[in-house]
Amino acid sequence: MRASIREVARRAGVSVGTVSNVLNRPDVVAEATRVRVLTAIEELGFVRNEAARTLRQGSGRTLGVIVEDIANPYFTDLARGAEDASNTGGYDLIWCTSDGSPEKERRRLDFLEQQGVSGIIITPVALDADRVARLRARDIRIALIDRRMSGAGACSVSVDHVQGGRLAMRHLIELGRHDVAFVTTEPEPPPVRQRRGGALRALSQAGYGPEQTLTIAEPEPTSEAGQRAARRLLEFGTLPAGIFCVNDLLAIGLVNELVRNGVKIPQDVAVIGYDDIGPAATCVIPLTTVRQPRHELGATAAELLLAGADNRHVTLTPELVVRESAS
Amino acid sequence: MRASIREVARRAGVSVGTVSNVLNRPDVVAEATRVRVLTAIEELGFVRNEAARTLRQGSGRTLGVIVEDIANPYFTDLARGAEDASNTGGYDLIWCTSDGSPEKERRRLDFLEQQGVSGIIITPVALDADRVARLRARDIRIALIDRRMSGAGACSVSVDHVQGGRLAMRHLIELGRHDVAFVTTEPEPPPVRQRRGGALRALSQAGYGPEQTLTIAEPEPTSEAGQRAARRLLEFGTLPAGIFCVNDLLAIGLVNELVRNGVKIPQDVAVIGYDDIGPAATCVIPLTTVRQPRHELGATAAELLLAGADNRHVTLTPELVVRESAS
DNA sequence: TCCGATCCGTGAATCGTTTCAAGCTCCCCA
DNA sequence: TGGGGAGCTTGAAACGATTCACGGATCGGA
Repeated sequence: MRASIREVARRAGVSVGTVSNVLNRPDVVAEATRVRVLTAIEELGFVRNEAARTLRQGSGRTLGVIVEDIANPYFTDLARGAEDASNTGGYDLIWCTSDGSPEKERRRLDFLEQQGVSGIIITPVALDADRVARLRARDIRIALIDRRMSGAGACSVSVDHVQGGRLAMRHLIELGRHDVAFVTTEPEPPPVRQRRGGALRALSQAGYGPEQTLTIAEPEPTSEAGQRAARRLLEFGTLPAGIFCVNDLLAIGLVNELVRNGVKIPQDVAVIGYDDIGPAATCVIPLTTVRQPRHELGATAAELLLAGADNRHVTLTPELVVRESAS
Repeated sequence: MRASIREVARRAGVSVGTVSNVLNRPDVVAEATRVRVLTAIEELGFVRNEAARTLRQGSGRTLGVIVEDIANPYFTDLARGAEDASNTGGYDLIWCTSDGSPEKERRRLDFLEQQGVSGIIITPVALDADRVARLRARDIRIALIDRRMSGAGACSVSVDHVQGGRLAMRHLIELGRHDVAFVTTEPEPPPVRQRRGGALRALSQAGYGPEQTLTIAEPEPTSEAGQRAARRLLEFGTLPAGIFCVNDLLAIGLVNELVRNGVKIPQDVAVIGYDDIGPAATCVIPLTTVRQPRHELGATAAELLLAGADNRHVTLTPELVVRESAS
């Protein structure tokens, strides 16, 4: 039903090997022959069967990415960066979601392994060194986002979260808002802990002790959780002078709920987020935040995989973006 | 490097055919043999090579979905519905984005065709009957979202947008807000035109002519565009009593910008959106909107594909969700 | 005229799985 | 005792692209 390389060969009056050469190493084929073959391909509407190619070659022209939450623009930007870099390198990218579930993560890894991808970019949930080693043994390269793993052969790309947290907190301190609340998640993944760590360090370097800070933890980093956090803060009676949310979704939900309750931002309380996702700029009170180079994060990961690197680590730098919510 | 069915067979002391049977028709294999084979699989960490399976079978255990904009929650919910239904049916789903570009759409279709998927779910941008026919000739089934195409063999699933538009407008009329502005896109894809058509019909049925309405068109249905639309409305000097945005992202951007300029919603102006994406419930002024059964939309499409249907059409029903922005 | 080099094209072997006709054992029943 | 199922297993032939050792043609130079 679908035309194979054999029919193309017959139509062009050449052997299958020659058709394959036209497809893969056009330079070794004589001009006239090449044209004939290309014409036949065109006429038959021939499309290469990737399954056959992958079977023969051991692995395909494909990378995979597994992100935690497709509803968070942070991850979609990341994946898009990976996709752009893959395409540039002549590869395609398969998107998958783990939804933060170890079980789903495992299933997606199985899927990508079965598909014969040649590399996987992942924001790991429960991935351990054993599984990485197994994948590496099957010649599937791994690039971790925001998580290091030594010795297993994986590459990784992270952002300097300690520095990011410090940038955010310094800004609040400069505004005279050292009486601060943190809105974070529980459990707290390593990158988030680092952000808060950097912020606390900035506080103590400025001479303020951690006893003056308040921490509110929600189970998920979503805007619904931000809303809930705002309500909890309002119940306390007195608001802190500044609030540092460990991501923008939390911050946006929180700001919306505060505004709805008549709180003036940034006059009554300054709010700062983290990520600089698209909506941060268009919400009611444009959000001061720490930009992560998300696109570059994904692109770098893909480039490491395409370059066949092992055990390489790259760190990118975050950047403060000042808007209305803390200024 | 990676264990093949042959090594499993050797280790278990059976033939490759038997291993394949254990994998695909466990019931025909004797208990003892099956256990032996499963043990060998376990010990070797055997993972099925999908490329070989796909090659042999002609098409794989995989469906593909191509959506327009991965940053719009509408599409991610849709894709998730498709994924859930696929998994339930024992299939995996490959996510792709066309970004609304005909060129990218073509490339993604090529990709999925090469991968040997057995069906494709798509919100079409430039897909025409020819391409559908070609895919069908290769035994790849197609399910269109929100677009009908007759005769080419494609299935489709839509929501009754005329009805949705009518629901929205009737609600505004009941609130006494028949002096209305539409915020839409230019060009206007068919589903959007239908929404506006339904709304206009509701207006005229209530005795109000279209000459009383104002239409603002933006190139894209994003929250940035909604912001711009709000600014254009504010420049007019007088606001209409109601605003109907053809999707929630537009509505959210518009509401934010209006609120920032001191406009009271819903007192000064009632705003209604369309889609009921997640953020609609958590934004500053919770949004009255028309809910589309997005998850069901994607799931139904996947189910049609898995059932091997051709030329089938399913229509789902939208639902009014009343929140603060128009009440 | 002959040799070697260069340029192109050939065709069979290969990748790992599924499929299916055929064979092998056992056991039951006539 | 033999015939015939039933129940399991086997082994070889596909699927379609890539690879590579090999061979034929052509050309320049001696």
